[in-house]
Amino acid sequence: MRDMTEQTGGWILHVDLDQFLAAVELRRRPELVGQPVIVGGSGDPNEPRKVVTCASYEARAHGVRAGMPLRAAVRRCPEATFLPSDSAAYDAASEEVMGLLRDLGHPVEVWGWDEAYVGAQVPTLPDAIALAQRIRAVIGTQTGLSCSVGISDNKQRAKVATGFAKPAGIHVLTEDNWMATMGEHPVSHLWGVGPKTAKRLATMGINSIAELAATDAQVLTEAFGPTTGLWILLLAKGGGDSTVSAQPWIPRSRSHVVTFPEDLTDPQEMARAVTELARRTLTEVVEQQRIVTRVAVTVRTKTFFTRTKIRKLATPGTDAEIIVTTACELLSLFDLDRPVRLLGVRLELATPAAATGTDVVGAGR
DNA sequence: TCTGGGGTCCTAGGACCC
DNA sequence: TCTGGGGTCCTAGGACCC
Repeated sequence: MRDMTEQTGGWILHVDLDQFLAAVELRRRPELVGQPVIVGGSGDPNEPRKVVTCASYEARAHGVRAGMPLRAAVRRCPEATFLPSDSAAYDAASEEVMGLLRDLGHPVEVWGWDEAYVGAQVPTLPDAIALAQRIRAVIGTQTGLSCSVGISDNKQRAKVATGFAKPAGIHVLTEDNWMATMGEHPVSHLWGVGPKTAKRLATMGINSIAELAATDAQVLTEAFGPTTGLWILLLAKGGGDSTVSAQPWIPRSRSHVVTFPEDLTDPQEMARAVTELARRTLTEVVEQQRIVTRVAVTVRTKTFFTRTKIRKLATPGTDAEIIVTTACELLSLFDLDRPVRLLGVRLELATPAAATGTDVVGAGR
């Protein structure tokens, strides 16, 4: 009998919901379909220090992107409808979709609100494509949401394939067409190679994925360390992690940050903010029946200079007094004579006692 | 138009012990 | 007293992703 919770090898489908947050909003506001919609902040485009969380395709056509300040978005697209972010609605819609995916009987590894990997337990590529078509049809008819599906034999390549599938399509990337498709693309198009790594590679004369794939392993391990060096080489060759696990994800940490509408200058106000963040975060940790091992405090000043201090608790626990005091002590280790725009508290969590049964095996990173 | 919020993982280097 | 090296724990910082 096949194990429906886990898979190594076979076809992997990467399912990615199209313009997810905007799509959830459009579903309950059908009169806005076809118009630019921008989700973020409280829905007021003039709110300072708030950014776009998701822009509909019509808004993207005006150059609006996730992460862009709302005030910039309204300049680019003044006719857009601005909507507040409604995380409860997105949680519910995401659960709907993930539930439908699980009902198909293959292992589903959820990656955030709007993405999942499905370990397609089917023998041939045409079967995998048929499954992708079925997924698109089921999600579309049952939820009214559109998704795109990338197909490959590992997660990273399937994820890249989805980029070609979007919007509302299916795309297959395999060993056979990987280098022909991606060889001339910049290394930054690999999932896991960001701007910094791309820049360092450029100084080494490596710009394209084909060039990275042809680089000597030792050159990369000397520059990036043994793990990262070999990993980006594998990615360039089209390789990746081929494990799909349906085991629920166990978070390693829980955090909250606040960016203040106006910079804080009073250390007592900062301490009050850190106290509130610590209490709120701890409440959630306790709800999840987890134990705190380390407390971290982040400070970002007016100039965007950002630093974190972290301390291990003498004994892991959930005592509010200890955790708040630790957070405030960490805060006091910073020079607080510069205006502060952001404060954050992160609680790192103990690994729960190992559950019975098998754990993830396979070619994970 | 100054730059959100929530995460994960890797590496480097100091301290300390044997 | 000097020297070498290995191993572990801890914090800081960087990088990346959605």
